[in-house]
Amino acid sequence: MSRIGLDATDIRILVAVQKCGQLSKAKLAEMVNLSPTPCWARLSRLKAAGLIRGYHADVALERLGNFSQVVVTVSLSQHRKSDFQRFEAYIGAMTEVTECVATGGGMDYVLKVFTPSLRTFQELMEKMLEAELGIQRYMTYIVTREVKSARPDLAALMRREPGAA
Amino acid sequence: MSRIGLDATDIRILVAVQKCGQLSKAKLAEMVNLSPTPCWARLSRLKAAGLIRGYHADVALERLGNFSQVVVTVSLSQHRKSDFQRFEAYIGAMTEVTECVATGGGMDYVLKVFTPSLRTFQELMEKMLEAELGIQRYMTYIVTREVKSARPDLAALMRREPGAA
DNA sequence: CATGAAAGATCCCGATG
DNA sequence: CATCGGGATCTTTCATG
Repeated sequence: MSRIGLDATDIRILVAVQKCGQLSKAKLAEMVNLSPTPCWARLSRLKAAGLIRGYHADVALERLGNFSQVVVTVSLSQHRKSDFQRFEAYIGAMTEVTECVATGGGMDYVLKVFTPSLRTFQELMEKMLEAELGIQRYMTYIVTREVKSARPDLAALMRREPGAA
Repeated sequence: MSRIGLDATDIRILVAVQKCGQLSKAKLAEMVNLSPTPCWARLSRLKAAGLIRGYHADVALERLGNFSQVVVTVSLSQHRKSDFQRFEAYIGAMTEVTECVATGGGMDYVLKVFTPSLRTFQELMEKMLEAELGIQRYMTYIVTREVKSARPDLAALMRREPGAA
């Protein structure tokens, strides 16, 4: 949690583990041009600082079945704090919603829903509407193809962001 | 690439590594109620079958700086195969675009863009329009808050998907 | 699939220059 | 920060039941 200044080496470490989460500490050190010991110390600091939330395998879902993805935009009819909280609590509990962002001051939401089938998706939306979440309007965009899925380019982002936390 | 039948144990392994990518093989075996040896063999099969694309650290970007996320929807003015290909090639080369899906038969795209600032985002969009990609219309949704970010619930998805690949 | 075992690599953490 | 250890742990691959 402590505020620490990140130098170029720290960034390189983050880039490396983001790309290859199972690298051995020795190879990671080699990759960032550092000897193992200080590299390990830095990695520990980064983890302790909460900059590394965890490690996850990237599972090829498309090989597990023909699942349905839908992008849904939602606007609420009222914009009291309690309206947002109620909606977000509901969304937070839906395991099928994998992403949700608030846009334009919280007036609208964009979410991505992952279900076994479109039928399941429809049932989910019906339940959602019955839950009286104050949804004014929603639009669904059925995903027909995944064109791209990548991680943010950390190195590029930091290149023009000198005042890091 | 080979087609293999996945049983409940395989799914448990995938769920486990998806959640904890750095688990030691011993602890993974314990977690899925298997002894280390067959667990290791299964994991190898899953990897060889292309079901595990890789492992990645989840870096807390919001602690690295105040970056800007924007959701962009795009529709193309024409729908020839070459139009899609040109657009997708351009998107594929943009490191700032972290996600892109085609919706409704490829007529529209929804993408997520990650930039150091909104100014950078605007410059990016200008360049994109100058590139003559046949964009008819686009809408931007500036992300003001990340409400949720989760991985698909593999176990739930497979529960009602008996005919797996 | 469980167990046991063994060579090799890795991890974590010291101490030193 | 680099290097050198060293004991504990983990990995990977053998057997065998």
